[in-house]
Amino acid sequence: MSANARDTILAAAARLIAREGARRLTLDAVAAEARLSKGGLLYHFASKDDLIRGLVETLVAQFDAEVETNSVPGTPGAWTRAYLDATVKAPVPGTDAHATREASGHGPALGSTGIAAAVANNPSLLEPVREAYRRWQRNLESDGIDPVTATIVRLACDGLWYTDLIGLDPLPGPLNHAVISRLRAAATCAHRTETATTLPADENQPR
Amino acid sequence: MSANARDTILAAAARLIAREGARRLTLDAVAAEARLSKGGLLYHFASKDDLIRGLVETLVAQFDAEVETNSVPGTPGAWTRAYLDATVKAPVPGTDAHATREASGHGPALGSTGIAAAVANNPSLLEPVREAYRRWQRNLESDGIDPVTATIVRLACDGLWYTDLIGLDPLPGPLNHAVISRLRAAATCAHRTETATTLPADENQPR
DNA sequence: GTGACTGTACCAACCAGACGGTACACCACT
DNA sequence: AGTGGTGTACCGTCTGGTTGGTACAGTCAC
Repeated sequence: MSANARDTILAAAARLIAREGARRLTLDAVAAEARLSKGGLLYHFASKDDLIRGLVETLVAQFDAEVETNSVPGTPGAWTRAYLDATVKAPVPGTDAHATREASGHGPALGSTGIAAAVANNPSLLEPVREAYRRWQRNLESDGIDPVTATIVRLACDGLWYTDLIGLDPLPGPLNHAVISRLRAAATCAHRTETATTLPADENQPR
Repeated sequence: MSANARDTILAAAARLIAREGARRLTLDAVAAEARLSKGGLLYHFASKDDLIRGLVETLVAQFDAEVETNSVPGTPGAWTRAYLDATVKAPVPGTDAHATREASGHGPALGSTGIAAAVANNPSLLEPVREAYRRWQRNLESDGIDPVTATIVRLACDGLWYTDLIGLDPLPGPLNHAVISRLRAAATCAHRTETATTLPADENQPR
């Protein structure tokens, strides 16, 4: 068992949701997946809602931390680009990024699972997400670049999350790469002083 | 009771999900909302999955119809712009567009409710959505404009759906309008012949 | 036209299983 | 002996789905 039983349980819950859907997130199933009895599980999370709250809050906290890590303040659009990078790097269960995080001891890799669980069980548990988005939107709009461009980058990132959440086919690799490059370029050059800005595309710009 | 009992039931289910969340989508609750007994409900939809399948398929069909209506083929990017318009016009339960559709006899207004129900209950019911997205992505990539731009428009649209699905604050009206105008402009001017395209912004372009 | 029969629409009552949650015993370690 | 952590057993409720009907409109042979 890992140093932190809570993380073990959250990771088990995330795996379960990723594999079998939010419907199958039952206390019994989570306990089994985490190799724990239901009693043991309920010692760490007082209720099912509490467990989902843990998933959601961990997700938000991890995303915030990722943005923080990627952000190099100073240049306009830095926060927006960090937001983009954090989205792209988000560890979707079943991918390399997932396994990497899982193995590196930086907490469980959750992907969209917490969102799915909250939507399925109790939408009011999404309140931390709503609150985080208010904060993120504020940061995007005051990032030194055109707020419309920053918001489009955000929406496109949300689109990537949406794709993960409902299990759509991921974009083909080259297209995905080109899209990210384009968004990144847009968040670099969209000066807020202009009313009408252009979003230059530079598909092969290295990171 | 409306001419079509199935539509009545689907609308009731959508209202229920919008009001109380996908968790509350029980056969008893849907029956009560539709003023019907559970037996009567199960006469029209053989199972709960069948009901959710109805929600999902109706959603996809309505969206397709909306795109079809908005699309004026001929100019490059026409399909992409129609996709954008269909997203923006999608009747979210509880809004004007919702009530309008509901009253106009064009079938129930579903918003994201079918997606939420499928995510919550049985992700495999999302297969029609996945299939639709494959089709939509093909259309976007062969719309006579730069595929990267078209895909970004799609992702931003998905972001708007995501916002609806998890109940985030909608964008402030002016920003929302500016974002849509910008996306629309991008889907108008991004010629596919160029490797690197620009996305001119024209925030006050009338529709 | 009338009685036998059929198909559609709906309903009330019930059931078996799943699920969240509780109670409490147990055990290792300090 | 006490505390953190875990396991077992159980309970009440919820819920999807089944069963066995009712009501009634249509239709078709006679």
